Amino acid sequence: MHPTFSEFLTTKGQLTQEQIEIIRPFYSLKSYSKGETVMYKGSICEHSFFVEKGLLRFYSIDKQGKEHIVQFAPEGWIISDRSSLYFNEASEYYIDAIEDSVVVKMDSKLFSTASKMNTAFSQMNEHKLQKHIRQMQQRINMLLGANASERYLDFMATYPNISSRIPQWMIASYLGITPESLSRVRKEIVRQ
Amino acid sequence: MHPTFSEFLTTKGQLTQEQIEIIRPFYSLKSYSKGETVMYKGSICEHSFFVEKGLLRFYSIDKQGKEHIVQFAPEGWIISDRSSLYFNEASEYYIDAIEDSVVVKMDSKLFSTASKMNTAFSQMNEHKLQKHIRQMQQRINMLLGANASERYLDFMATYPNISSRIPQWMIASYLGITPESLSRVRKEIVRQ
DNA sequence: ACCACTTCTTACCATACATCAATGCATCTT
DNA sequence: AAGATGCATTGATGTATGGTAAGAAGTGGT
Repeated sequence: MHPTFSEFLTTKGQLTQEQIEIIRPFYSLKSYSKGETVMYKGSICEHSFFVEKGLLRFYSIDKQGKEHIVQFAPEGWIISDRSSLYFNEASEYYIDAIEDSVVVKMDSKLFSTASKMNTAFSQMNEHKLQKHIRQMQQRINMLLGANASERYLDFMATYPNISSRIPQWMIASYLGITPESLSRVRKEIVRQ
Repeated sequence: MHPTFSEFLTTKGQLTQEQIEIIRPFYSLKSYSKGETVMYKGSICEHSFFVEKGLLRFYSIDKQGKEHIVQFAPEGWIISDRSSLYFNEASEYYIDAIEDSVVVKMDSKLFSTASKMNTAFSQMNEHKLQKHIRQMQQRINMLLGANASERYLDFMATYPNISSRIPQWMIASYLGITPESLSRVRKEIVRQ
């Protein structure tokens, strides 16, 4: 199901062994324990993180100190602050580990180098980018149009495999509601 | 301030006259009158639209028939459904003209051809894409964290030049609140 | 100039969700 | 085993925003 990093390079990116050798200096394996922060607000994001094992979250904290989860990243996903990475700006977001996780920390040179060498890799990248855009657009649309219960059902449909690994208060944060409201919504859904 | 389409090609995209000749078959000028629909839900988006004059909006309609405006596009902006364009899927969105508008209807071949010929054009494109992503991420963050009044003030700060050209019920739709609520919010802000 | 239509505002009430506080229930710590 | 900690649930109450309806003000068509 989830590609490993090696499969990501060879199968999805179609890199040859020689090409992989070339980009070898641009990535390294890292472990994070549950709750540990991978990237801090205020820092400039210089890496993308491929999740080999575990689960990360990407979130902001508003002036009232409330967390808002923008995205989850389970095995096989890549997470980063694209804006901070591209524009060299301080990030507004945090990334941390929901579970003990193993990630591949990739320098942006990995992408530029591999994309130059290999068209398939470049196309895969474009594909991922477009999927990201589509997902964000759907998210905006849902936040504009759906109520708490609709959002929850949509979330469960979209992430059936990982929802059980995420504490409910984080799901609530992703949906833009309080944990209490989520609890009531769940209760109401079960009742039917 | 706003680049014309010609400036977009020559100044921002740095295309030569010869290169512009080559992509000439891939665009055409179109006029739309106020209220006219440029792209329908259910159609596959095959074009991007550069706004030469006027103002467009990009929106969805939910099951209850309510409109949700995802994006505005005044002069100098490009609007399209990137997902539908890239994945060749039926679009979930509509585009229509808020004012009488003149737009350049661009075939996707314009971008692929120009990007191949000219690195600067390709980079400008990438830059636009990244800005789009950043804006969507901020939007998600705001919908998760800010109340009606904060959203309105943010909108006014972000689009000071065009806000007077947009009916308030559309601004409300963009903010994810009702026109009545927006009216109350405005009243409250003035009172202070 | 008139009428129809849309937009904006205001008032009143309804409702969804938030907040606060108490309790239950695991899991972890020692 | 006992206490501490973190998370989920529940009830009581508060608040922001929605819904409905009416009127005012502006806009457009003929």
